[in-house]
Amino acid sequence: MDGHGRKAGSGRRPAQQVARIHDVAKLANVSTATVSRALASPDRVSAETLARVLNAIASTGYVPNPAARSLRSHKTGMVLVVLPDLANTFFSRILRGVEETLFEAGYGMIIGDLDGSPVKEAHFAAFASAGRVDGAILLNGHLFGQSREGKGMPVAINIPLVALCEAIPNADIPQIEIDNRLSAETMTRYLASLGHRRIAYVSGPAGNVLERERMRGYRDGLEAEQIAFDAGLVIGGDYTVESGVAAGRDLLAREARPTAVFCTSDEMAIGLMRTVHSHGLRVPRDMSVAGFDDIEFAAVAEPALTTIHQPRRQLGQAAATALVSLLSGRTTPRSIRLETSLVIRESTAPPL
Amino acid sequence: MDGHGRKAGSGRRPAQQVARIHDVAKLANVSTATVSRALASPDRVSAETLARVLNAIASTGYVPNPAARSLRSHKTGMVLVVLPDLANTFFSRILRGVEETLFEAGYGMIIGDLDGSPVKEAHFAAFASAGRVDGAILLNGHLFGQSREGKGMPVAINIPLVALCEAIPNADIPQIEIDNRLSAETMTRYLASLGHRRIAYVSGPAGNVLERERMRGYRDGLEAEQIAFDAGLVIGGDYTVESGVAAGRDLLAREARPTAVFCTSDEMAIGLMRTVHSHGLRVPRDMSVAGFDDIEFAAVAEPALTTIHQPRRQLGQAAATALVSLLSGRTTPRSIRLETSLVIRESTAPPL
DNA sequence: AAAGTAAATGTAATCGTTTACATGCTGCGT
DNA sequence: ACGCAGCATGTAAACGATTACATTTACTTT
Repeated sequence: MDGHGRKAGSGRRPAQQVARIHDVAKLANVSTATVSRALASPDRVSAETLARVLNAIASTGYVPNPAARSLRSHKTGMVLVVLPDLANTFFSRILRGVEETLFEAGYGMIIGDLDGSPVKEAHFAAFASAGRVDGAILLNGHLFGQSREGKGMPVAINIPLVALCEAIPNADIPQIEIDNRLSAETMTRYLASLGHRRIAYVSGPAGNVLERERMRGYRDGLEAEQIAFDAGLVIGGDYTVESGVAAGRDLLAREARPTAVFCTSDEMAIGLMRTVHSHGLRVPRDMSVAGFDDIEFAAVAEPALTTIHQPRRQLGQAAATALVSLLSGRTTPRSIRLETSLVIRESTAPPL
Repeated sequence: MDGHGRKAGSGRRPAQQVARIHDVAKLANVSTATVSRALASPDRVSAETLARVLNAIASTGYVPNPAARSLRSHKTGMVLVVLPDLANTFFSRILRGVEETLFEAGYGMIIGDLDGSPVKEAHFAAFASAGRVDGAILLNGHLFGQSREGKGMPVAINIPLVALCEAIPNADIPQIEIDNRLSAETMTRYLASLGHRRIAYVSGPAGNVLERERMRGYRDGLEAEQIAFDAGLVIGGDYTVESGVAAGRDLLAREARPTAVFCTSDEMAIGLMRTVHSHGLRVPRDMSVAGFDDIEFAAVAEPALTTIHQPRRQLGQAAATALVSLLSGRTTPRSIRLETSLVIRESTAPPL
């Protein structure tokens, strides 16, 4: 036996007891089942009873116990959002879109920051399959237990999943993303339309889905503009400012410099512009620079950065909406693509 | 009676059953109590039994049901982090520090983005008091139910709370923060030491705790350098880029311009520099500009921004550590202040 | 050798809901 | 009138763990 009674007399609990469904039932002169029904489906109880129950709830200050509810109903009202790097400014807007929509639908948001650690990944996979959340949104480009390249057996997770931003190949779950390929082609052709023929490309990490698509778009663009692809103009990067700085150094050390550089992230573009300036050259006079993402600081960079705008908040909202549909037993399209736009600012101009 | 049995025969459940503690107990030939103990306190069971239980757990793939555990033990393993704006880049690093530490301690992180909405605030207060989390970290500068100014009766929350970044006046909870006043004084005196006598100040939102402290520090600094305080050199801002732009316009329209501007956020400093440049002036030649926070883009701004560095990740870690202490029944200092540092970059120089 | 103590384990109550099934009641069709 | 559908409500069995207390066993201690 547990021993400690719940009545006030025991004096073991700190202060006032929280009301339980039983107290409400007693006060309203109904059974606990009726109280439960009054809350879950008000139209299943008579108007008169409903009023009595609601009154009793108000006067007791009753709040249902989430653990008990969850134990019985197998619902948690929680969603896990897995992302590779919480400190990356690119994600915060997206998260906000996610949070907004989840909030409206009555769900709470749990963040799983991967931080490149397989340990954390395994932890969140276990977390999700232990039933601590009703669904999950994956921003990391692969299923639990799989590598980025889709290698390995994915851990079987029994809850609805949605992929956001980075499509997950071969996964039969809704994918919310932009058309990376088309966007990259658009930017490439825009640079070509200014008159550039030597357009360098600063890539994302090798193997990344986004990178693969953007590279395709870059090549599509070159082809459309009848510019020969030159592997020497492709510089490795990883979307960080530092890799942009490094790419800039690489480029400036060459005898035949490109006249324009397409960086596949704004952070790299900003880093690269920094390097260009510190070598005494000017953007866009001596070199045009374009980015991708349209993060907050793209508009206030010096010069303001020409880039591809991603509707980050809407991406988050769309993913959350898709997941909520799934959780409500409705269906949702297998693939949703949101429109990007080319934002022309000051960092690009015709070559000299 | 509930009706649907759990045995495979019923055929109602999708696929494989999850193992329960009872299954493990049966397989290991012990009682459920022993299994529970083996997990919670391995030293309370004999080595031999422990091995048998662990074996049984491994072969059944047993994972404890969080809802049941939580119902019985009143613990959720979750922490709520309340913050005013998830999209604000200043918070992401802090969140990362929080997440790291919580993760190591075995806690999950739930984000409550306030978004300036009292509805959301009330929701998260209810959320916290409903017992869905074991504790909370407050980045929003006030208790649930209170206004920023400390007006109003705070909602009684029965779980440990920690205040991060924005101290909460009159709240008897651990506060993790920096010395805003001293930091602002340091910056002000640095600018004075370069020879500036007309040092403008771009403020945060009126009523904000941070703002109050920084303003004090600014005045302390002026006084220490024997510069008279001039209310005309104080310009209202709200920490956003836009308000920095506006402050810049205000300043440039004046006949007697300050030679240096201390912006109390990096974002405002970046906005202000933009305005200065677009008026054909140069930073720091025509005007020195300093910021506060040392966000990522401070270092890559053009020119690189002189600012006050806040150890954001450590702030997050410290807050999480304090909360975890509380949750473990240990104590923690009432107030923790982390060191900031003056980071001198390119945006400040002696006046002409 | 009896008594007492400590360690290991078991028994079963309990956490607070939801919900399948039972029950009682009203009103309708025949 | 009778049976039957359908509504409103009640009864009580789950959900799956934790844990107070009981029990058994082995080992000291005097």
